[in-house]
Amino acid sequence: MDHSEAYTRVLNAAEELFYERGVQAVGMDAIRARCGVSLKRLYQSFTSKEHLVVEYLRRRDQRWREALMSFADQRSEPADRVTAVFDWLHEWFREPGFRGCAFINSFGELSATSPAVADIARHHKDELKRYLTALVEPLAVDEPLAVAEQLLLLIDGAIVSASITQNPDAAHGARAAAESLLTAAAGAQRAH
Amino acid sequence: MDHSEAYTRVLNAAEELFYERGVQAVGMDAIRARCGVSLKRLYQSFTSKEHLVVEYLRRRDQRWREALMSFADQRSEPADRVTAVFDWLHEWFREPGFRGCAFINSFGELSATSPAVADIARHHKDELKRYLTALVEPLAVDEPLAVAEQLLLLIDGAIVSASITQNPDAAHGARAAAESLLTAAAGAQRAH
DNA sequence: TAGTGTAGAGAACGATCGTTCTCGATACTA
DNA sequence: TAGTATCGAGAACGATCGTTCTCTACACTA
Repeated sequence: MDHSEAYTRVLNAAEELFYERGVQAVGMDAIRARCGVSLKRLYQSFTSKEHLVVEYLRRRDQRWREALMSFADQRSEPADRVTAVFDWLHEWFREPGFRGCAFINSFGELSATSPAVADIARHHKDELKRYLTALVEPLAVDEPLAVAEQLLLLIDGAIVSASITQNPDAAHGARAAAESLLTAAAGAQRAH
Repeated sequence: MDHSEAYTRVLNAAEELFYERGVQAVGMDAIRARCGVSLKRLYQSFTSKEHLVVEYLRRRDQRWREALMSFADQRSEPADRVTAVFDWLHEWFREPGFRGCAFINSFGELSATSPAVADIARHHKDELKRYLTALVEPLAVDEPLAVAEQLLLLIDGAIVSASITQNPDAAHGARAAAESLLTAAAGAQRAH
């Protein structure tokens, strides 16, 4: 097992455990046990638990947004791409281990203690907003940024609702609301 | 200082600290130092930290919903009461110590470890949904429950967004989106 | 005033955590 | 084969946590 494989295995175990139980509820020894990498090697790859947490969130941010984008970008019709976001959410909510948004959860748990974690959560939501804006722009609505921000509210609300109520159907309500908002925004544009 | 005053002072200190820093980041000794009640008396009122956490969330649930309801119910026009919810959110977001929703935060931090905490978070969101449904019902929309659920998505999304971005204006976008949803829902009703 | 009970301050206890260190085994080099 | 470097297992360390206990001081009763 070379250095880079150890690195990946640690990060995989950390992601599973941190996401499932929360960061502070998981000790470094639990991560070592899950991935079979010794503590010595673990601390050669990650200088501290905080470092590992940061890398966990960074990689998850990348992967999460890429999965969403590659799903939505398959739709050829621009309007379909927005609703596809909520279809993707629904599939995510139905996954067995779904436990809400890693960034919302980590922010609530650690933002007061760790500015690095707070920054990553902000970055994640910012990038998501940027992507939504790009999705909305081709739709000829009046204020794409404002509409994208409203879509983001629906997305975060749906994630929170699905995780607390354990009901994936929050995605349906969010999708219906998004469609209402989009037709309202397109109507406002036409009225000019 | 009698028993009931000690109880209240402990609970006040616990709420301040838990909300500000998160539950696991606050030790019992920090609560004792903040409220000036000895550990012995503290453990006479609350048998364990978990007990204290549960009482903290219970009281906050009561107070939070009462504050919201007494604000919104002042409006005489039913349609105004819904938008008043978002005005109230905006005022809340602007308060100095605002750090998001105590229930979303606690759920993310503790739901995997403490079913009691998870239950309270669910109850809080359920009761809020019930209140929103009651607000929507007089508006002659087609499916009041579905609209209330969409409003709840906007509310939770706004709370998350305001806390992560540290920008209270998320309430404005949510309010605008809520108005769009309500007119769309009223329009659908009229179209029948 | 003597005796009883209660209170608070903080030490103590056992557990757990993040992190480092020790030690024995194993693999590679000359 | 002898010597060197590397590795994993897990003990060790210091800190912190939740919880309980000790001890002293003080208030109240007879």
